[in-house]
Amino acid sequence: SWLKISIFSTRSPSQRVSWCKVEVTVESPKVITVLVSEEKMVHPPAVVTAINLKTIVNEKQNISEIVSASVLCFHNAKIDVPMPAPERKRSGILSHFTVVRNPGGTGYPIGWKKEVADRNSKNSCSVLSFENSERALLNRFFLELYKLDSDVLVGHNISGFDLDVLLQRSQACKVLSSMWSKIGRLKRSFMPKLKGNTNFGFGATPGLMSCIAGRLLCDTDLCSRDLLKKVISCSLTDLSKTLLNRDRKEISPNDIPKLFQSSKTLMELIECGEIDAWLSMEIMFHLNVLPLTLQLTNISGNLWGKTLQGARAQRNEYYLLHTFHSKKYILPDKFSQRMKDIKSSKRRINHGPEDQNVDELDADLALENDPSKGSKTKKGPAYAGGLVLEPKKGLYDKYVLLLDFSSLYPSIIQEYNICFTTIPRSEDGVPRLPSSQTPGILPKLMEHLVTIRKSVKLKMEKESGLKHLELDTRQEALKRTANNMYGCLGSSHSRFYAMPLAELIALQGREILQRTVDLVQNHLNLEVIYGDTDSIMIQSGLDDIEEARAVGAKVIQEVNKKYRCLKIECDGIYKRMLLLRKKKYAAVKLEFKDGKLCEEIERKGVDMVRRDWSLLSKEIGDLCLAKILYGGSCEDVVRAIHNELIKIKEEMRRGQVAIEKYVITKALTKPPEAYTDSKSQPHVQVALRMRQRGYREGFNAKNTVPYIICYEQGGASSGSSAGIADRARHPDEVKSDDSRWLVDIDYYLAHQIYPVVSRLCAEIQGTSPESIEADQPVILLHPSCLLQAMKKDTKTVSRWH
DNA sequence: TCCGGGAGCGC
DNA sequence: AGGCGCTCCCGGA
Repeated sequence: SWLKISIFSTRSPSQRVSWCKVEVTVESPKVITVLVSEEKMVHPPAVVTAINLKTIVNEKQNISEIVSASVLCFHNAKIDVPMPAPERKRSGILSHFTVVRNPGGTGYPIGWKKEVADRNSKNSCSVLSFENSERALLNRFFLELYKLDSDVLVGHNISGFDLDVLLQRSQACKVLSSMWSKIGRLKRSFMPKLKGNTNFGFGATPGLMSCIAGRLLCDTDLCSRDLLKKVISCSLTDLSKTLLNRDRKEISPNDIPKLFQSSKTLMELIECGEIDAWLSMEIMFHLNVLPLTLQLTNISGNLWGKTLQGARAQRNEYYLLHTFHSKKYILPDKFSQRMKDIKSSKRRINHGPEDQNVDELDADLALENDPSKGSKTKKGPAYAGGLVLEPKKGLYDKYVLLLDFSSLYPSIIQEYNICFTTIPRSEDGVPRLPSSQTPGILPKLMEHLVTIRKSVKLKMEKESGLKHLELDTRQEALKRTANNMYGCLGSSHSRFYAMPLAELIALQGREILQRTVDLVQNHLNLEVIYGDTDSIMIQSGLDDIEEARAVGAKVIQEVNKKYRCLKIECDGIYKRMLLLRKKKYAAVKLEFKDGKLCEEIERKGVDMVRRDWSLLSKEIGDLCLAKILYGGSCEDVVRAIHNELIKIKEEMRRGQVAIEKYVITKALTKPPEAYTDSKSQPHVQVALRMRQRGYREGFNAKNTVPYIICYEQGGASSGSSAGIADRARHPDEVKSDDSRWLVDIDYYLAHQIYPVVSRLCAEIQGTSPESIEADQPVILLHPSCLLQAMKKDTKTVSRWH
């Protein structure tokens, strides 16, 4: 939004505290008003700059030193609407710059000076420069950054790496504060504490964030992890491939010194930095990060910069603060856990334990510190959550109806008027539902969100192009805000922590689901085969889709007439469905899109959707699934699967399977050194070894680590005598030394393929009793037989190229 | 064999 | 610094 500042005084250049072009002083915040957005008012274009550093590792001190720094600047980005690639190309103004220095200090390759001069003259401005020290590089870099005056800094893992390195090196190289503080908009004299323990060893510390005051930070690594939950790896290389379909060249820090030997290779290094900056910016635009976070921020009234860093809980907090404040409520102060401890002990000393207030406070504290309640330690759940029905496992080949309550928890808050203002604080147990009919703040706020979202969606349908995209972003943000509320009520760190409310909401959810099941089974005489939290699946027993839809419509009608706000809907119809376990199923789903019936395979929870299985097992799993879901008779399916297994086994033995397919991926939840049981975790072992070899990027907390289970040729620890973790190798290790490390095919057969296939097939035989008579196929898929097919084989060993 | 700790899902 | 429910795998008692 635009701000209107009515009374202000300007400052002389010498008095300025910032690097901004204009600086004014106001007497009171009251002279600043937010202008109500009007249709014609356009948002100012933003200057977005992507940053990428290339670094080498100083082994002695175990730190990263900068050899090259690239910036790529997009001068007129729109912040309110998505900018698809064609739009960016049409209206974009791009500029780029790289500064480089030779880490060996041995000068530059022959012809380099001319090469640089040619480049600069060709672009008719300075796009490339070289310096003789890291300090000079940093000075030049900050100067270029200052000239751009960016609103947004973008980078892949910029908050965890580039920003930290820039400031650490500035400190180490004694770069003047008048230079390094140009990375932000505020003039600084002293470097803040860069290291802090408030960020869990991850992301930018408060000190770092204070350095870029006045600019927004968009870390595409963090953003993509937040927005793309299902993506296997959020490394720049993998995202470039999945999102942009571009191959990225990776350069290991160890190889960088070599690249300074010729002009050609040095230019490649520089281009790599510029391309990385570009990729990061492309990912930002692709994910629509700026418009989405802007919308979320406009709804909640928190800081945009915080939204960019995730901060879901804070968004919720600010939204509630604004709402309660506007209704003239006074809210309690927020205390950190530490503050609570201090206050509590002080009061105890001052007033003695008999003080009633203290008892209350202590009770709160005791509740939070009690591990059995799980509020503080992440041990166990603090209260009961959603209801999951026991699945009636099997393969269903008649239409199955999938019904679910839309936005169950937000609707429950409205339906039962659940709020801080309607439910009295009670000592223990789940509180009772309020009898009051006067809507509380929370229900009203939910209704408000629903109403706005409806109107936005309505408006959206009438618009097209960019306006349509903007409104779509907004309605998505409104939904997220509503769904966020329940989770934050149950979070002990939240300012509005209210476990009794969260507990009550969840309890209502369980009862609603159970009531729905009872209604469907007992009164409508239909069979519910599964359900989870807010959904039920009904076996229609029908072959005709129109009849099935009619049954669905009837159920929806019967359920919905029992509620005021709650609404059950048909989310789809399954033509064929394999129900394996709780939270694990797959189906051929039918959906109506633009009036046309679409068919697609939906997979939930099965091994193939998990990142901790190799591509090999996932592909075989999908193959089997397709046979099961599209296949004909039971014996045909079983035989087809069996043949596939034999085929793939032969291909593996012959070395015809690409090595990439053996890669297993696991995420580090903490820095690799922090694991106490590292010796039993393959990915941790791999990360530790790679870090020791100088690879820093990609082996930190929250990174995903790829590995292959191998055995060492001629090694003493043959086969399974060594632990799995010891035999895990990074794909690069296997590729670079393929005579030493061989893929352990037996491991993959027994531990990657067999379990996946056998789980998928477990229900096949039981489902169609009539086909059991043809006992041959059943034998083929019997576990012992599968194992036979997978495991026992001639002990041939193949090499991988 | 049983039991727990982590991953990583579903909702 | 959102919640709980539910497989799975693995290692150790």
